[in-house]
Amino acid sequence: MNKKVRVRFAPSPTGGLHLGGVRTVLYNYLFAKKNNGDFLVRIEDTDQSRYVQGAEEYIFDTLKWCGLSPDESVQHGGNYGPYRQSERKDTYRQYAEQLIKDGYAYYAFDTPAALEKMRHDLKSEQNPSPQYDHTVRLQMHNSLTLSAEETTKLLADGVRHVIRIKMPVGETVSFTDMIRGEVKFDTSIVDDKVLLKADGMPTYHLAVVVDDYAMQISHAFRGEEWLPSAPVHILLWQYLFGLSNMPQWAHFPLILGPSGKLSKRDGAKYGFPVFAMNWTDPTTNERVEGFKEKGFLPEAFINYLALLGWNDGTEQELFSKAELIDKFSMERVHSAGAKFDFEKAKWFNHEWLKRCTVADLLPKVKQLLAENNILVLDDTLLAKVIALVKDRCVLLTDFVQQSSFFFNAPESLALDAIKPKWNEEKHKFFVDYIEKLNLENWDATSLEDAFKALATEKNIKPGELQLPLRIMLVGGKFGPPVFDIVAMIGKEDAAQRIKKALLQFS
RNA sequence: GGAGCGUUGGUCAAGGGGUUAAGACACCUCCCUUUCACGGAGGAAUCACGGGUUCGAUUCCCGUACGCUCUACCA
Repeated sequence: MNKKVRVRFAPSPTGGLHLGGVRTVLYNYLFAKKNNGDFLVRIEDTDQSRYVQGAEEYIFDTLKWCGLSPDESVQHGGNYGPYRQSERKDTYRQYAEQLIKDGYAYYAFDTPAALEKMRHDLKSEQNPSPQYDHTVRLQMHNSLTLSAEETTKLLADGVRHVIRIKMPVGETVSFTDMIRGEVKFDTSIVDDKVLLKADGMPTYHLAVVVDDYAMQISHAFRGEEWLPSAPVHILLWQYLFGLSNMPQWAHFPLILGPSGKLSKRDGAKYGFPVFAMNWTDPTTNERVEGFKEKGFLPEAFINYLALLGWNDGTEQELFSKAELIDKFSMERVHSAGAKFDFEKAKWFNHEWLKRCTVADLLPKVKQLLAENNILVLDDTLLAKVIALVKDRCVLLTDFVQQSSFFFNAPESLALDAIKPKWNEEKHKFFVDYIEKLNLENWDATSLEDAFKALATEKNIKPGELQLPLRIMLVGGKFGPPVFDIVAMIGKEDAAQRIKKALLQFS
């Protein structure tokens, strides 16, 4: 039985893709590629009430940005469609009926009110959330307690009903998780999960199993939050398709926020993104910032996410996608959750920015500047600026602050930093310095020499003049060495900025 | 409440019966830099607790504590 490796990612179109989701995709993708297998994406849209317009497209956009596009999906085609669960609706019912026929499931006609009553009546301190399980199913309104005739009649009358799995009592279900080893459950403690809803749609439990079978999935990977419902899925495999056809499982650890599980809210709360890309919920208009827009390189984003729960056992931290594919192994994925650290994420971005050549960066920075209303006409100049400024940028967006003043004079100057120590001598110095700008050799060193010579002549420490010069040219206390800036922006521009600044002192 | 999963510095983590318990981020100090960074050199800081097993446990076993997830006609 040498099945081809086929793994799937199954997002539900209910919102943006957050960190945990992207990492799940990433590990699925890496595993598939490592084993020359297929990576497919299917959409879990069986809960139409929660379907959000645009979410599906957003998911594919995110995958594309991350460089994790699937081999098969609604967007990419493939031979295992449909790739939307809602389009397979009829199949699920057949399997559910089959389970009933075989004695593994039953019809349940309980109204929502009846369910609520049951939960209310049974609720106690010892049992805060009563389940629909073997202890109560014989008191409920279902095909186990009704006669065959009654059941048939209700069905014929079109009474709303669901199909529930009949969990066996006192059996042990176990399976081998690729990350956690053998995991066991006592079937008595798991409830009779709904498999087919009253609207005819399957729940996730039925759908994963049927879909994974239909799509010939060889390895089923998902987040740790699914572990408790794994016994339902194992049993379904056993009843429907046989354990020998069941994929291998792995449950990934959770990604935690600063306090507990990472949630959508944490982004706004702690000032870092939790989604890969900007996401605006069309129903609430709530906007969540993405790593992309924050200025992350996809390579860095992927790299950090991969390391959050996995490493190759060496000291290496920087991995390209190709290296990740090469080195990845499911056995080295941790079983414990990891806390997301934005500072470390930024460090990865910085490292990847350093790995970029000026040519790599040029189009990105050019576009970024354009978005900030800075038009760059001269690519050669921009290339020089990028080379000069590159090391001090951690995020792509840092290039805006670090390089905009090369193209446009600063709009406001941080004068507070120099005003207290300002005096008439310094003012005169700069008036004269403008004249000294007529140099034969227009380069940073000559500029600096001329500057220092004049300072000495006027008996002022050059150090006390450099910060004012910087602020006149740049607007604030940042940027590359000040004479590099003068050299770059040219005589006219430099003179003009100094004059303009001098005006603000009088 | 129950079930499952987990627990090496503040964070990510390597290691796996005998080690000075790697490395990275963050933090602190110094150097470089008369801006802010980058970079360089150092520093502080860790095996949750209690029992076993053993000549020896951070490592293996059992408990306890704590954390997380699930406990929906959501995925």
